[in-house]
Amino acid sequence: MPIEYTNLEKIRLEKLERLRAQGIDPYPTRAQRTHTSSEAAQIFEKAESEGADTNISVILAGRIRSIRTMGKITFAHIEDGDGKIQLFFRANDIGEEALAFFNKEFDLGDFIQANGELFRTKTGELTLRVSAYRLLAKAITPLPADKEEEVDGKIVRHTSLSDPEMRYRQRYADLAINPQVRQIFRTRAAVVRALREFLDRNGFLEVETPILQPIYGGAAARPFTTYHNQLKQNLFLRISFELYLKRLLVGNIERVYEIGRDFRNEGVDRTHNPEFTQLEFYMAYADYEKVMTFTEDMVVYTADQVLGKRTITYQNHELNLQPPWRRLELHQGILDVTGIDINACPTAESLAAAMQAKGIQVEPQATRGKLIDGLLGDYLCPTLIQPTFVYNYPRDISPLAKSKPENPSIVERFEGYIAGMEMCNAFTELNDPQDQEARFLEMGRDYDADDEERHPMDEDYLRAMRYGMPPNGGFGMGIDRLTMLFTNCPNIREVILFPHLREQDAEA
RNA sequence: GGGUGCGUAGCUCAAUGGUAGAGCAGUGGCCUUUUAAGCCAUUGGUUCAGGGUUCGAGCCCCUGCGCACUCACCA
Repeated sequence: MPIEYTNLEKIRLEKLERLRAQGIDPYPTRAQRTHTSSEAAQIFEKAESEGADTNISVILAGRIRSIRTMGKITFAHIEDGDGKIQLFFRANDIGEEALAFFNKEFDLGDFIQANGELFRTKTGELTLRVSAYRLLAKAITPLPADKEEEVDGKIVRHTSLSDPEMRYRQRYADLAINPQVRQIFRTRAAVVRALREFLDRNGFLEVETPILQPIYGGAAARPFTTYHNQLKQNLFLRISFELYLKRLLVGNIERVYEIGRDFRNEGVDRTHNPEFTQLEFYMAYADYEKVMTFTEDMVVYTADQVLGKRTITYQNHELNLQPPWRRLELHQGILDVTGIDINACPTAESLAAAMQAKGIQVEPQATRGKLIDGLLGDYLCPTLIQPTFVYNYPRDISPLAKSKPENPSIVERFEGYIAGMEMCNAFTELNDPQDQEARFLEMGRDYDADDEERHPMDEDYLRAMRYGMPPNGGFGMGIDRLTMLFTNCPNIREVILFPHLREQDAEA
């Protein structure tokens, strides 16, 4: 199908053709730049403060973001990776012809290279007095009109690209005109860098494990399925890294982590994207108590590195990450918010009855664990604004976690909540192969043979465990959600460059 | 999957069932240190798609598509 150009694009295509007719390549192969905008500002201000010669020649390059023509002079702002800087074109400097050429053929969005000397205008703005310029890349499609002014030091946006659908579908345009969006992804990168640093310094080995897996596991989620043609093999996109990383503990790698993508074939909402970035680590000889304090240290380290402080403003909340975080036993937390004592309800039937007595709707065939999980999600979660570890979970919703020695129906598991969001999930890992096999079998009984959530038995994982797995603590955390906290974003899509969107109907 | 809302110019948005408009961007003109530069003139529309009601639909009805919020689902 041929491209249908808008009127605005057709005008720019005409400019492009005129350039070519004059022998000017609108997309030259080489570019030159001596300074970025902020580097230029630095050397100029340094010269100013030292009383040195400020007639500094530089070559700048960037995208044209504004043009103001005033007869025989023209002002423009270009934006590069560091920021914006003003260009000043004057007929006296470059000749009337070169000025007219710029005014006629250059548009907002074009990339330009400009030589000249730095100076300050009457209003004090650092500016490049252009002596020569060159087109680096012509923009055919206009970026959304976008103007801003400074009022009392605050940037006021007048119009901008704000439709979320277009922002996500055309993230390049969003990034090009919304600097605060670029900042989100710098922060995201800084978060990942800090986590890596922290784990590396603590003796962890970073690894990569299969994304395409013949058997999926390690979490309760529906997988995406795919197929290898030559091997004639069904494969799943991983839903967690857990079972592979723990095999590495069997292989005498005592501290191991992976940062990567998980895929879950489930609902999409403000805290769920079908593919998301997960950090998992496993630490030999640690239990969940130790993992809790380690988690606090890791998150605080990240906050120190990325934000330089340990308090976060998130939506309407002031969050304090300073350890120790609140520790709340799941049983106590549910009792506090619902008045239901889950310990007094040892069966699904008795718990369902207690819930119904409180006017809580109960899904008919839910297991006791699922009922408890429901109470946690619906009633306890929303109250957990400041960082809180909820600990000690029912065994039947935690098949990979180790039971408490004194109470086999409870496992040593915790989840970390901040701002009502589940941030992480961790436990003292089960390392008894016979218990693990029993758990897999137990879990299998809760599902019909064709239930999509039914998990296949991972025999190889059991075999690995039979070779001996050191006692260890394991941990998983959603990097996207952590980034939401650090960037004050209410929606996971804001922190994912290309979030999943429904396919637009391609020629129905 | 359910509910609610939204979809109009390149962007942001208006428009009692009665001639589809504004700001920015664009185009032409004036203007040699501007700051959302200003002034004058001007171009630009399959009103998401398809059906229906009506003398007449951007607006009312139906279907579909997409997005947002929300509920459900999500060890």
